[in-house]
Amino acid sequence: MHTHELSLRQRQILKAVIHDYITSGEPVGSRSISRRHHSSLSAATIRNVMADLEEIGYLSQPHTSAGRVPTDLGYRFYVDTLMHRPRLSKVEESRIEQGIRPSSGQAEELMQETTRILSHLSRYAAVVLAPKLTQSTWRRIDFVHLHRERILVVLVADSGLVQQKVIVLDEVIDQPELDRISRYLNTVLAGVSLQEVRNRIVARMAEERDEFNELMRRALELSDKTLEGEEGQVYIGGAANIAHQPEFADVKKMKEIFGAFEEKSKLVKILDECLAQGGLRVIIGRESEIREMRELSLIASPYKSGDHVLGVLGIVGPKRIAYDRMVALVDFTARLLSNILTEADA
Amino acid sequence: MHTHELSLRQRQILKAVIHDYITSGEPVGSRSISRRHHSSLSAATIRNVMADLEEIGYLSQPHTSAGRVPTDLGYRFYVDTLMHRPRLSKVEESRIEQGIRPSSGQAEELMQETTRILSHLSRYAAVVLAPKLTQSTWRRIDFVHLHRERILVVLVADSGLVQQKVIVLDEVIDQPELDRISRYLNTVLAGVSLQEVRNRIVARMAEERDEFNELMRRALELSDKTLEGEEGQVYIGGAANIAHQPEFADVKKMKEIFGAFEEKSKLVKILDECLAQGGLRVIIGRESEIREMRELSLIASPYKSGDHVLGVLGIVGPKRIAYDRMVALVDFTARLLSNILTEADA
DNA sequence: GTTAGCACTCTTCGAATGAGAGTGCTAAAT
DNA sequence: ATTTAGCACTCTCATTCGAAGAGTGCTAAC
Repeated sequence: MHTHELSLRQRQILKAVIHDYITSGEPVGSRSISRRHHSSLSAATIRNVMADLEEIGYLSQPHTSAGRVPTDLGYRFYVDTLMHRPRLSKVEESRIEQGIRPSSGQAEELMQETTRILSHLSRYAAVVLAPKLTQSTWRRIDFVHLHRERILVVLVADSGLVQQKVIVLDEVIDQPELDRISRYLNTVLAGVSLQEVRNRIVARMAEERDEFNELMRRALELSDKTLEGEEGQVYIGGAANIAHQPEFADVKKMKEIFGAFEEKSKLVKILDECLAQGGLRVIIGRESEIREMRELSLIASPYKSGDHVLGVLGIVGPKRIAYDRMVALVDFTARLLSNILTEADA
Repeated sequence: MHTHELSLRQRQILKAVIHDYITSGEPVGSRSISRRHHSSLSAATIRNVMADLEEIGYLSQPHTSAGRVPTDLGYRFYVDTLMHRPRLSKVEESRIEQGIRPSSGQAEELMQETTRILSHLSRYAAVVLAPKLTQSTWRRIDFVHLHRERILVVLVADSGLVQQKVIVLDEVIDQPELDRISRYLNTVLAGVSLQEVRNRIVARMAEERDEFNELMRRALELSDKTLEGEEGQVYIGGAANIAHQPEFADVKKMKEIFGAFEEKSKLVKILDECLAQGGLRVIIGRESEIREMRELSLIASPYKSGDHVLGVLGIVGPKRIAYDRMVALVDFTARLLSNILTEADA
C-alpha cells in the first residue's frame, strides 16, 4: 500500500474528516462535512470522495451506515503531509518554562517535573526516558563511603544533571582512598563518556605494564560497577488522563492500557527506538509493535545536551489526538529541556 | 450508634454474610447462607436475623428485593471483633522476604520494591510513605560540592538507608571546607535527629559566644537547608489492580480513584495519621475523610527502625477486600521492613 | 462533474415483558 | 417462644420489539 497521489479535493476532505473526528470523537458523515467545511459541495459529492478515500485505505466505517473514521494510514498521511504545525500560545510556552525549572539539578526531579507539565498541558499521559549513565559525559565523579563495601557514586553530568547510584564492591575501600580515586578519575574524565574513561584506564594499564597499581585497579572496578546493570528508566505522569477519553469508556481496554503503563519495559523499548532515530516521531496505533498501544498514539522527541542525545520525552494519547498541537507541545518541550541541559552553567 | 451486644447467632450470620460477599461480590441472600453456612437453619430464620442486623446498621440492601451487603459499620465490627488473623503461607512469606532485599540501601529503591511486592501479592494497590529526613537519626552526613552554590547532601541513616538531597546555598563553599563541616557535624550527630543537631549547634554557639565561628555558622546553614521544605513522599504501586475490581467497572468511579492516586497530597495526609497512631490500622470507606476513598479501604501499618517510627506502608483496595488476609500481609511486611531497617549492619 | 432522491442498513433508545431472586409477613409447626 | 413453610410482593436484569435517526450507495436527472 504505497502513497497515492491525492487530488486537492481529496486532501481537503480527508483533512476535514480528521479534524472533525478529532474534535467530536464520533464518526463523521458526508452531511456534516458539507455543512461545516465545503458548503459549496453537496453531501452526495462528498460521499463519492469519501468512498474513494476509503478504498485507498485512509478512512473506514465502523459499520455500514455510520460516518467515516480515519485509519492509522489516514492519520499517518495527515501527520506527514496535511498537517501544519501551529505555534504554542505565549501563555503555554511560558507555562512550560515555569514548570520545568529544577531547583536542584537532580535528574529525578527534572524528569518528574517534565512529566507533570507535559501531562497537564496535553491532558494525556506523559512519558520521559531518563538519561542513561552510559550516554552522558561527566564533569565530575565522587564517591561517598556508606558502610562496609557499599559506596554511593555521585555523578555530575556536563549537562549539570546530578545522578546517584549505590554500588557494592568486593572489598572495603575507605574514604581517603576513595577520594584519591575520584581525584584521579576526575582528571581523566573531561568531556568523555564513562565507557571511554574505562577504556582509557585499561589502555594505560596495559601501556605502563602497571597491573599492580592499586589505585588504577580500583578506579577500574569502581567505574565498572557504576556502569553495571543499567536499564532505561521511564517516568510516567498523568496516566489517569487517558481514562477520561470516551473511547476508553470500555473497561477492558482501560485495564489493558494501565497494564501497559505499569509494564514499563516495553515502553522503554519503544522509546529507545525514538532515541536512536534522533528526531521527533509520531507513532500511530498499530505502527507500534506493542500490542497495548494498538489504540494509542505516541508523540515523542529526543532531548539533548549540546550534541549529545540524552533521552526522550513525549506524550501518549488516543489515536484521536490533536496531532498538530501535540507535536508543537512535545517539540517545544524537548527544545526547552535541551536548552536547559546545554547551558550547563546554571 | 454505639456498639451493640450481638448474640452468637447474629455474629455467625454477620460473619457469613461478609465472607460470602467478599468472595462473590454480590449481595447475599438468606437462602445461600442457609445452604452454605447454616444448613440447620432455614432461610426464613436467617432472614429474621438479617433484618435485625440491618436495623442495627451492620447490613443494608441495595434495593428492596436484593440480598444484603455489609455496611461500613458492619465491616468495622467484623474487623474489630469477628475476624481472626490467619498466618501467611510459608510460600508467601518467603516471597516477600525475597522481594524486599534492597541491593543498594537507597531509600527510593527500597520503597519501590516494597510497593511492588505488596501490590503483587495483594492484587490491589500498594502505598508506602517514605521516611522523612526530620524523623530519622543519622549515622553520617556528607556534602558533595556540585556547582557554584549547589551542594548534594548525602545522609546515611542509622537504619542504613541512604537519602540524598540537593540544596542551594547563598554562598559558595568549596569542597575542603565542606569536608571540614561534615567532619564536625558527624561528631555531633551520633544517634539524634537532625533537628536536634541543629539545636545543639545553636546552644553551643550561644554558650561559647562564638557567633563568628565561620565553621559553625555554615554547619548551621547547611543543616537548616537540608531540613527545609520537606514534604511526605508517597510511593504507589499497582494502582491498575484496582481497575480489575468489578465494583469499579463504572468508569466514573474509576476516574475518581485514579485521580485520587495522582493527587498524592491527600494520601500523605491520611498516611501521616496512621504514622502518628503507631499501630496497624484499617480504615473503611467513609471512615476516611477523603472523598475519593468512600468506596475504598486502606490497611496500613507503620514501619520502624529500632523504636523510631519511620513511615507507613499499606494497601488500598475496595471495601470488599479480604481483610483477614490483607491485615496479615501488611503486618508481616511492616515487621519485615522494620527488621531490615533495624539490623543496621547490613 | 454534480446533485437530488430514494431504498436500504445499521445503531440507539425506550417501552414492554417475563423470569428470577429475595424479601416481609402471616400462620402453622415444633 | 422459636422456627419454619408458604405466599404475595418488589425490584432488577435480560430480552424483545419497534420506531427514530443517521448515513450510505446507487441511479437518474441536471
